[in-house]
Amino acid sequence: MDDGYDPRAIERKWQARWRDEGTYEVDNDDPRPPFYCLCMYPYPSGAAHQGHVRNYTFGDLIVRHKTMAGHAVLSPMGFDSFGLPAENAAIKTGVHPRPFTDDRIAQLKASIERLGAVYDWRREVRSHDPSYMRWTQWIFLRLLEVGLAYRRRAPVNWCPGCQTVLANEQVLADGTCERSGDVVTKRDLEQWFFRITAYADQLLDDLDGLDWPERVKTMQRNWIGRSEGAEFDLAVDGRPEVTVRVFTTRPDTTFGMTYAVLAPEHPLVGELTTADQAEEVGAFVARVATESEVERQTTEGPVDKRGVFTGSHVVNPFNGKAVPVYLADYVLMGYGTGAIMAVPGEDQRDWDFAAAYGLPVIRTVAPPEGWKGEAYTGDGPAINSEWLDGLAKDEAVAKAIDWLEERGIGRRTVNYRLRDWLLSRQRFWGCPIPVVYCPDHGVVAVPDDQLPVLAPDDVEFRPTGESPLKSHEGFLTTTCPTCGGPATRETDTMDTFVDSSWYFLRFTDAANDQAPFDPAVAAHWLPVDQYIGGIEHAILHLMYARFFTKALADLGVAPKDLREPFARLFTQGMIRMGGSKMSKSKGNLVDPSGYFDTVGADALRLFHLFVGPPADDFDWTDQTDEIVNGCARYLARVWRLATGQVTPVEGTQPVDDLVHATHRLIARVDDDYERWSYNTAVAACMEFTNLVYRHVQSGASGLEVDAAVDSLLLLLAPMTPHITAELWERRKGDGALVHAEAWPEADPALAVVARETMIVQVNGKVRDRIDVAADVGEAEMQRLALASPRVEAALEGRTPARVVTRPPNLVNLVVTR
RNA sequence: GCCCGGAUGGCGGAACGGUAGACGCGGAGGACUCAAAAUCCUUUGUCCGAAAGGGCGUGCGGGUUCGAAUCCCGCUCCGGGCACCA
Repeated sequence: MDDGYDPRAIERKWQARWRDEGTYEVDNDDPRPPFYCLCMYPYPSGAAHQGHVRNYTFGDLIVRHKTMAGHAVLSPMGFDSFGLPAENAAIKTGVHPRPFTDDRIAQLKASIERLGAVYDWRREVRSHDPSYMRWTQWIFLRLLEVGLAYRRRAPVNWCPGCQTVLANEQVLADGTCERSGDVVTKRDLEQWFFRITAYADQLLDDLDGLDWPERVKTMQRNWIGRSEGAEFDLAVDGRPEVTVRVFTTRPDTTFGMTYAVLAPEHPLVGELTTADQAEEVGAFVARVATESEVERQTTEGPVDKRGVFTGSHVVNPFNGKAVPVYLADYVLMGYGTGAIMAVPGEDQRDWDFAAAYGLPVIRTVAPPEGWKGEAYTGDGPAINSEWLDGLAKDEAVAKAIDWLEERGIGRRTVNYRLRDWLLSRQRFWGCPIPVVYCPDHGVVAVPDDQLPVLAPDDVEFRPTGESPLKSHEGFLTTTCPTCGGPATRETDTMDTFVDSSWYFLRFTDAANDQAPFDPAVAAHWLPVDQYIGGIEHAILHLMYARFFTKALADLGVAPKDLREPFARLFTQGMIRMGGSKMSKSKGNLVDPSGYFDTVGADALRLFHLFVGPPADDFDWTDQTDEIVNGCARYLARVWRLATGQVTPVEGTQPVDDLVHATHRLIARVDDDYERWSYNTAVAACMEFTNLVYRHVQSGASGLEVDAAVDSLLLLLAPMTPHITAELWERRKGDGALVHAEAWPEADPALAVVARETMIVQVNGKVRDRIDVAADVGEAEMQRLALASPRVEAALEGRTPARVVTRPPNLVNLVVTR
């Protein structure tokens, strides 16, 4: 066949045209209604992999569809170009991270273009570009001014493999580094933090208004971990001037306190340890200090090794009774007050500890009849609690807190699991933190007009645990902006999540050199109407970006009423191979370029849309290539149909309602696009293609066929842009652009069907199928049903006791058995 | 341990409480061809049956309903998140 489908040629042609003509560039004053569609900007790890292909296929579909539907669609792309791999490569090969990164960006960009995904490249941002770094640093300084960035000495997570500290969010539940897998240890270091905890309540409450996957919202809620309760003081027995403050979510159970526990690191440990217990306590504290997080957090092993008696007692303010004070490693200094009252009757950990140390148990909530468990944490009437007796849990909690507040012993309080965001990194390939240290003036911000602070290129890359900047005299030594005296620069750089916490704002106004972006312009586009990315960012990136948006809005940098950056979020499923996520580090990537060279980008895109629900994970197997080939075969079929190369087949009957079928297809694809059901949208198009194909095989041609094929091409245009653009141009003449056409509209009057299949059931079992008019009445349906010989046989002479009729598809005859 | 998902042919997957298995892959048979590829046609859950037709079928056990893959209760297995958070 001379005029076959040649994906490589047409894909090259159209990609060049979209690029050269700036087809998807959009200006900020575009009068069409704005729509901001964004895929999470990638870390440039080289050429695109199938995860990128999947992500950008979904994004590009939306960009093209919304454009055809009449929107001005903002579709930007950039690169999250700071990060460890480039620096690790530098240590290994000596190549500076910048050319290494630029080279990988070029590769990734080229494969994104070969996919046919279109962006307004004028707005491209790169985290490591000085014009972007300048504003990242500027934003840091604004946060510093209002105290949302601060520096303190803190026990931090140290990864020996990465030779840097990590944020809590980067340490996995088993105590290992999410990147290197090394066991993370604790170190006491001066570090920079963002006060994300100041926004804990807002970050929690505003989740409710977001059109996000429920599981992502749940993950964030769990991460923030809000718990309400009370703090109060326990006076040390015999020394009323010394008090221990405890936090509890169950102040209603205080009458059941039989001991109290401090974290081993608690500042009062020395104060409370009596002489005769000093040796034992000292040994315990020393042992816990040398334990890694993993060892400490394990729930394995004997409980009786996990605590020690201090020798002191504290007084329960509710009943005046003294109880012993223990240290235990299961109480954490970093949560609440680092000290607890222990109520074994209503807390299983306390129960276990009490059992191991021979401490008494007093139940203060009556467990249900027949309760066989140990600690009972449920609701029930209070017992053994004097003036709380008989109250339900909520009432007792409220009354207990009131009691504490009235006496000035304690107060109602809220605790969060969320910690402040540790942002400093002892690495080179990141955005420098723009402060200097002056012997006289302490921490001094680098003035705005001296930004960006850039790292020098002539550094040595060595895995020393400190930034290479620390050993670069030229960078390190500077003068104090305040007094002009000698000073040293901060050599730590920022976590790369800082870069990605505001890039979506920069896209709206990427060339601005007076401000990170104009708030009015940002207000025009934001919040992002559709954000698309991987589930792996459910906590880290999405929480940080929300925090930045709120903080910047409060600072007046971002629009004041912009409380959330991403109105609608879609998290695509992972692509797995052999049971694990496809990734470069696992070495199980399937390179898309081979597909671009053979079946073409359109077929690969169609495959990703067709293979299953976008939110579900997908297993790449030996059979996967067959499905990709099937998609290529389908496109070749569309090609033949649209170029008049369908061979007539003797005896094929024409289809009689092509117009109706067309409108039904439009309605269906619309619905499927709306609910992210692309796999069924593709299936509907395939089904329709088969219908039109059969029609043409019968020898039919003419306006009806042309209209059907045109509609099909319009509906496929967002999914497979190259082939549809080429076919449209061939059918409509030079200059005709399918993606400039209006999105087709389904006419409800034409989407109806004339005939329907009525099913007849006897006792819910299908016994016959009868072709009926779509507007058939109930009486007629019942007449037809009873007239059916098959139904008659199934009734076996019985008369239906009841008839359920659902026009026009169902009659159910119910007979008693 | 707690909280979310999920389980449907040989495979990926469809199915507002109303025809289970759309669409595709793979398989079988056929047309075209010297032959192959490509293309086109037919067929394809399973069991009984020559056929007509019928039985059985959505992880397991119950329930609600005229009617359940779908809703409810109780399990099993798989995936994910959180996990000494007081």
